[in-house]
Amino acid sequence: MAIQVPRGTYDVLPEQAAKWQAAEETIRELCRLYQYKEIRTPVFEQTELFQRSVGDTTDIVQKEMYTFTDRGDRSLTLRPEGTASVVRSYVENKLFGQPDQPVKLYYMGPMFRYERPQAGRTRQFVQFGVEAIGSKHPAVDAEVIALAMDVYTSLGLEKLKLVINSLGDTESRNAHRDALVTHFSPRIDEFCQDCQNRLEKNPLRILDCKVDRDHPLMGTAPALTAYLNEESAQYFSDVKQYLEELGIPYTVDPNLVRGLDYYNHTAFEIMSDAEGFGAITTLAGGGRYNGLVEDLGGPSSPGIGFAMSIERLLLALEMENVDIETADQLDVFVAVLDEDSRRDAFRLIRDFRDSGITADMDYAGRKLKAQMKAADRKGARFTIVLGETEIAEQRASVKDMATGESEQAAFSEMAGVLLNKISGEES
RNA sequence: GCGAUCGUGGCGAAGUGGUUAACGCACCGGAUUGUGGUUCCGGCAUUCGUGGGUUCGAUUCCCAUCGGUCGCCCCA
Repeated sequence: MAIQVPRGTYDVLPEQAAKWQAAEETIRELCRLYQYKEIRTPVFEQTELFQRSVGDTTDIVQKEMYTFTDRGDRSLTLRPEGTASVVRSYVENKLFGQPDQPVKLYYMGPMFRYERPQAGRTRQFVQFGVEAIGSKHPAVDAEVIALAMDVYTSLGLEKLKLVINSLGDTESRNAHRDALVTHFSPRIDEFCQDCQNRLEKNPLRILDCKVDRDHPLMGTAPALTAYLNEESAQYFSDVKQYLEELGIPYTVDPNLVRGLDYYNHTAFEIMSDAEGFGAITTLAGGGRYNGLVEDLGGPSSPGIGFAMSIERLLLALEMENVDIETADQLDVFVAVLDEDSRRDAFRLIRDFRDSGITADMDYAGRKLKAQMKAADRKGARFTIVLGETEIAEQRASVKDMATGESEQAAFSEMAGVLLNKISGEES
């Protein structure tokens, strides 16, 4: 049995890779416009980094990490997300000392989570993410959200839903949490097993339960918004105003909770509304993490960011039937009749390539007819056939595959002739 | 971690407890000694994910295992 890719991983084959490149280009260009600079951090980190930032009680840390011990007995983990690494680097490299704050960073690369693969979820996946660290201005929250939305809209997606919420500061958050526990505790045994676990881990999640949706305690549960202190409420309302300033439509979902411990204040998710999407519709998620930099040994620097999955982005494009530009046209194919002409052909295609013309030839030793077929299949605009006559005269005819017409040209002028034809076509 | 479902050539897809495993697409060759997309002809799975069991005999029945797909949990 041949060796296969590890479970939950996959190969991106050329046809698909072209789409990845197109998406990546759009993303990098938007980051340039927004002035976010790329940062590249290692794919694995000390396990402790994630335990301390993402949180010991989260699903990610409890059951999804690819953790291993290296030969020096160090516990390392393939990164399950990007924020922890970026913040670690911000602290380690003392980026907080840079004159320009907030420091605006973006990253794009593979992340790893040990989970059962399904539609839109794999064990290795690629995330593009952004972090703005060093400012607690609500406009930064809005900018980060705007950038995420821009990625989708500029690639042509329309069926999007932006959901936001405020988790409040630590004080508000804890007050609400306590209120929830007191509310549900007395009758928690009437709830599903998941909710019983949630009471300890993340009581807010109970509100989001589908099983116990109709339980009487649900309707009377304390709302997070009621527990936001004045400062937190003001901050949330400012963020919303900035979003409105940009004309970005959003829905407030008081039950939106993010799965990582470091979030506070603004939390948001962007989901796809496209039909036929699988059970997983979240394209991107993010939020503010004031306090994380401090937790990781830095000064008090507030931050906000998001992460989006490129896989899900591509999936959404597919669901909405959006074709992204992946043009890679073959300009000329050179067919050969014998081994002697192959030498001239070989030199000729080098000339072409030097002139910026995409060129290819037959390496399968096929008959002329089969080579013509191949040229057609590859979508070549022009085909040149080389045989005894052409070698002797050092000239050949250039056949236009669309019209079937051909025109003679000397080898030495061939590249120029082709360039003319190609630029003529494009105008 | 739990559940459902599937696994036949490069791809799609039929099939049956019993000597040659349909068909379509793709591919290769020929009809047409040097010019493509049509047509016709021919070629293309000692083999039905892997291992074991039942049986005189298994691709087809049973078990295990691996993998795909989808869902739950949770997320990107």
